Amino acid sequence: MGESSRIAGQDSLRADARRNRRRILSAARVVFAEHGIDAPMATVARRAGVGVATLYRRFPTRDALVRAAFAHQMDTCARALTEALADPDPWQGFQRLVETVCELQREERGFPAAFVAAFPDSTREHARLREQAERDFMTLVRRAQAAGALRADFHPSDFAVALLSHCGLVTALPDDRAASRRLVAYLLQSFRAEAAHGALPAPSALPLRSLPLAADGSQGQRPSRA
Amino acid sequence: MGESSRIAGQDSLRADARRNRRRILSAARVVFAEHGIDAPMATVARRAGVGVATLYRRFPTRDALVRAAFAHQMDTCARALTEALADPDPWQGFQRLVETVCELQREERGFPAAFVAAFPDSTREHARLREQAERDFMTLVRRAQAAGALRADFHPSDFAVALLSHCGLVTALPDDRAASRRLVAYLLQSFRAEAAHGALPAPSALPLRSLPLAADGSQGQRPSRA
DNA sequence: TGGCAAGCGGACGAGATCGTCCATTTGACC
DNA sequence: GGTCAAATGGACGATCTCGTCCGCTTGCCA
Repeated sequence: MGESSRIAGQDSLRADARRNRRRILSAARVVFAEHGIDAPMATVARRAGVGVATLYRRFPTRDALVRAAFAHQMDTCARALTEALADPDPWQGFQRLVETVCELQREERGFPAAFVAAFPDSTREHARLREQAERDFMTLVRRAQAAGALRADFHPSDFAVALLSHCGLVTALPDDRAASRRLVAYLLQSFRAEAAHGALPAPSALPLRSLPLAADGSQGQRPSRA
Repeated sequence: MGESSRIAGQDSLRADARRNRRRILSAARVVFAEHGIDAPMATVARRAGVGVATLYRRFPTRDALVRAAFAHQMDTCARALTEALADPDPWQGFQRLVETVCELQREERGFPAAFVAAFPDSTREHARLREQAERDFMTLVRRAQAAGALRADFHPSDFAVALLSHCGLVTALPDDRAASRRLVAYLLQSFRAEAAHGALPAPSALPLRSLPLAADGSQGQRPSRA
């Protein structure tokens, strides 16, 4: 990504350290899925077969661990937006975008909690990516509306409303895939132009920035001994 | 309610104890709203101006406190169902029911967390009430469908899906009333018969029993020294 | 193969929360 | 006013989690 200023990526780690790092991430996904995102760090360490110190050295904060553990999922979300924009049928693209993100929330235990967790925008570069993602999404919405498929009174924040409410549902019912699919189907139907009957209440002012729709590339690494 | 077997309701408390009990409940609502349902018990006690021992004597577990603190809201939910059933227009009743419960979730901070919290069905009487509530709701659904207002493929579990997803939304965005109203509007539109376009995925098998739609009357009281 | 810096893990002190115990206070009733 | 059980509140020990410190180990490179 042309970001050569980052110091000491995981490539420069010693072989055993790199192995442990992968173990930790794998363990974190399992533990976070099982006990929630607030599970004790020591549990993750034990599961990974490493000491707590090793865990803390690699991921100084819980946030860093969570980000790194679900980085792949976050990237999938970001990629889904790019793919949606590339779809010649904008409604198809929109629909696939919603379905992809929701499927990820549904299938990847622990990811929903990470999805709603507030991560500070660490880098200016990342903030830029988020703004770009927001613009991309607005373009997608405008196209789908112009095509007469997405209802005219759909507001970009409705996307956040859909994802956050779905997130809440799968958090409450982690095993109920039918419920999740059902909600997604209802929401997508209600977003279609022909579903518009009467006026909706005013849209939310919620910015989309908080959603993980931009690849962030942060891996929880940090130079040793600042 | 013809339930004379319960021992020592709050009426038999000494005057100071009754006063403290009210203070605790009031403090609990404030603290739970502010810091979530997992706020330290000591915080509630301090806010109420009582010692922790007093709090624990009245409400031996956190669940008991939560139940009692939001008993009024739970009852409002239960009453909403009764009123919905009494409405001559079943769709109107259904719509009002959804809106009432969601408004409660939206406006009463801390209630959403209590809404999804799992409380054991302590009494057989209460289990009976829940089953009755479930039957009532199914009657409402059937009537609204027969009237041609509610879509034929609406499944009772979709009600739980709606409430739980809305609950998740207001938990994620406690201050964003517009988002909450927007979701409710979308969901209600998609439940209308004329919104049905194409088949929905299979409904969830989730029982409605877990939702607080039956008045439970439990007040967190218990006879001292079993 | 030997040196050494990177890496490791367990112990540990700090801080938070839980739920109980008990000496003291206070309201209700005579 | 006097009696006494109900009620009170703060102290306390137990438990849990955090994040760091430090002596030992090990992979890497010459």
